[in-house]
Amino acid sequence: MAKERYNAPAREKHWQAVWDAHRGSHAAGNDNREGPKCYVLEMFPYPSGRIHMGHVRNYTMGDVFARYKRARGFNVLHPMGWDAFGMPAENAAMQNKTHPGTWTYANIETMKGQLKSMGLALDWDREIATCSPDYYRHQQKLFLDLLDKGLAYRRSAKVNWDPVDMTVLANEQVIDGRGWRSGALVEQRELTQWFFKITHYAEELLDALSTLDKWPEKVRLMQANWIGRSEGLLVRWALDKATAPKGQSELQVYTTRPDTLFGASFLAVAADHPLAKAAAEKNPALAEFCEECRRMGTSVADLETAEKKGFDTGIRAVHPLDPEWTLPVYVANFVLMDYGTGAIFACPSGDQRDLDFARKYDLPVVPVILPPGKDKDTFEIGTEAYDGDGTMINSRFLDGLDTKAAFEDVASRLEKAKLGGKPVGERKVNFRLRDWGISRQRYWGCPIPIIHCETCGVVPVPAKDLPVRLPDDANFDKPGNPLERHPTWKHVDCPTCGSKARRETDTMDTFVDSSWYYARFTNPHAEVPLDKDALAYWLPVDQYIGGIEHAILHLLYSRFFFRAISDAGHAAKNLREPFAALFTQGMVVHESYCRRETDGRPIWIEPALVRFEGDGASRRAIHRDTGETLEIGEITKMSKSKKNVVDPDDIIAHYGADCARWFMLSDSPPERDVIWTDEGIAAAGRFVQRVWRVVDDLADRAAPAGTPRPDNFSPDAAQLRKLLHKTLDAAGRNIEGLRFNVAVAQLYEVTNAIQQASGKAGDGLDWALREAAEILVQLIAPMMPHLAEECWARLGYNTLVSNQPWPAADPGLLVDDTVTVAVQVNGKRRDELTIARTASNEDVEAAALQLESVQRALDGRKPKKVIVVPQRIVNVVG
RNA sequence: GCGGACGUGGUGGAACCGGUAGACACACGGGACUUAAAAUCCCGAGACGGCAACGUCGUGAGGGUUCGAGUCCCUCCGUCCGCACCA
Repeated sequence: MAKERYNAPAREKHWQAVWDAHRGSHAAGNDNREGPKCYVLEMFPYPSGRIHMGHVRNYTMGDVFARYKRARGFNVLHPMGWDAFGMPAENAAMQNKTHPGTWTYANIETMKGQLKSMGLALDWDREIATCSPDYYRHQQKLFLDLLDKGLAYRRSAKVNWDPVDMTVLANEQVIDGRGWRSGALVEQRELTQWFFKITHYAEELLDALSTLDKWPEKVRLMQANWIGRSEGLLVRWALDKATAPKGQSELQVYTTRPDTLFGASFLAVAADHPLAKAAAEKNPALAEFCEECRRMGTSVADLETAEKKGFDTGIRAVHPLDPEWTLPVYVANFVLMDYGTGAIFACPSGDQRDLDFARKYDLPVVPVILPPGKDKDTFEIGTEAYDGDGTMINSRFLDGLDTKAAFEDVASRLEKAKLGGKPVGERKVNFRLRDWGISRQRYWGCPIPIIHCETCGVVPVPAKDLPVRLPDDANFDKPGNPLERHPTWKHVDCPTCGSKARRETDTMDTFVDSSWYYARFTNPHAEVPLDKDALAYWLPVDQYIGGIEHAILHLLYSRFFFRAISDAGHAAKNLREPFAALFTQGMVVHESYCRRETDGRPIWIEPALVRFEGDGASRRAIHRDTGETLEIGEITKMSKSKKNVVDPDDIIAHYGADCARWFMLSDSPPERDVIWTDEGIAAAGRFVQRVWRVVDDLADRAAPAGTPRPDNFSPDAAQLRKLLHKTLDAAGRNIEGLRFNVAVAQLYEVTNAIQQASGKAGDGLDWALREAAEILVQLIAPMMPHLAEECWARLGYNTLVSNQPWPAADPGLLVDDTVTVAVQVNGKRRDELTIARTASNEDVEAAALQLESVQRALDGRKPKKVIVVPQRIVNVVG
């Protein structure tokens, strides 16, 4: 029987058309908000041009989960859209003389086609492109409402400025102090920028992390570190009048270790601190030093290796616990202006930086904390500071207290002490988190809806005038902001007084776009930014899936932004966390191949041009055309630069989407990287054919659909039924828990079993085989939906398997009458024992002791003790 | 430097709450079918010893807890990731 092979690419197109016609894979419309819901979302892509294997993996996982939940009776929302604003479109515009919008929408068309070819059950009626005025007009409204609430504001801030591209760069775009594109030395510039007040929510964002029990611990930890809460004390130090610059009488520092105050040996301020500036006015050498510190600020590499440097201002400060004691005030390059107060007191024995500094400038080092187990008389600080807890020494009235008690003692004393009528000390919780600067001097982003008027100042664009649209006729010939140099766009009349004014030409950081798209998806056609009823039903996202690279920025911004817009009245205030469960999937990696230039530089060769000889240690890569032996490089993330990419289109055209999906789910746990191999995809392809063969074969051989269940099953048939029902139960739980690789292994197992059984005969076997085939098809349906439809039809149904409810496992088949338990002697496995599941411990013990292998292992000794763990193990101790 | 994760056959990995380590897949070896190949099907396989039954060893290394440890605890080694002058 020369059966035809399953022609995946052709049949997949067929079933996609059928689904489109039935709208079978659809979330319910906006009106249907009945029953339990499940909102499944994968991080939407940037429309860079084509999808890559990373997308295939990400969207397959979400699709399997969404299809499974739908079969389980949930009302599923599974939308898709485009993170469509951003720099690449503008760069492309410069290079190809095409408008960023043209480029972006062309990419969206291509990628949408690719996603459709994957057979994803997405609700395309909800498609969002963030670059569309239909989307960004609502974002502008949200901005205005945040402004109204005081959650958006403008201030002057330092930015990384690329003088060639004439744009602000994000920190990660500055490499070794140079712009990543232009290679120009990046300058620190003071610019007036728009900010979102994320720090207002610092405490809440940190505290609420503990409620996100379906997020990876790793991500929660990263966010907690990023927010960086610390408890400390603000301490005001009086400046010695004789040495202080005019108008300066005190210096406020922030410390988390007031207990070490008696170990203080100097104070230090940042180069931009007002006191440094005041002191520099009359001290050119100091002014020069401050200038040097500022220049150094840009380069990350410099920062890491920079030596601690300082400059004595000549100012002296009075110790808050001893009016007789004055300390020098330095300007130091390692003190940050934007953390705490930009000024510190230094305790060299307790802080490595302070110690390095003290050693360099020969300042006193007094140990004040005695580590546990050390001797007070011999303890010394050498080249390493001790920043742990211990017992206070050399600290007058604090001596003998532990670190915590000393902290409390000093804090309460300083709270009571007064300087110029105000308390010297004030307890203060500090955060590392800074406000979110959202201004970008670029064209392809959401315009900030603000008008600057000479008389009225900063004027919000009235809501009726939204959206503020990007002009279509911008010019991309030169670097810099096309909005700024557009001849007419920025010139408008002030909405308040009517006089000549100009538009804000900055656009928003694209992270703003992605901070609320998941909420907009719940009703993307609403006339207001967010439809509260839709939000109340659909949010939070029940399963969010994306890359770990967004662990902090996107996910923290979204958590903030959703709270902010809720507080501005756009969502119910009890809804705080947008993503109930988060899953971070691993990358798709691939071997890389190269030959070397004479100078050792690698020339990367694409996998399609490589063939292999030998295996194991003698495996060699050979260039198909030239025959030369190539170097086998690292297994790394697929990237254009290493040419180790495999195009999903090629795979889908050759093997079909189901095969690609199956491979992406196989083998590797989803949170880990998966290695793309030709053997792996070929194995998946073989399985696709095998499933088709098995089902095709059984469709003729097994009992017809709807045959009543027979009363008797042969042992083979009974065994097959047990395995299938157990797998049905287990695989369902594994899909639920996103352990796709385990579910895949179980499906291989049942397929093997069905194949074995189909060669046999016996009572009820034909019926059991049909049941097995149907369960198999339903189990693979979320993963390989096209193949499943094909098989379902072959089994005689004219319904869609994607519309079938998840089959129910027969509870009676999930437990066995007999169990096999391992028998150990002194912890070593010696035998196994098959016995009735309900056998008493005594019976099990007796049966175990009678085993010949046990007797032999005991070697005549009497068993001292027998441990029986029901249905698992017997351990004879002798 | 700080924080975190991980380490299991030739390879990717499985192993629920501490209870038969190596499921499933890849690669490999043998066989069937074939003029031949592909495809497919069957068998083998952690290492060492043995014809075999079986025995010994075995989850990065060393120690500990336990009747029993891949799993828990301590020390060390290695790999990867995040943060990095945050006072």
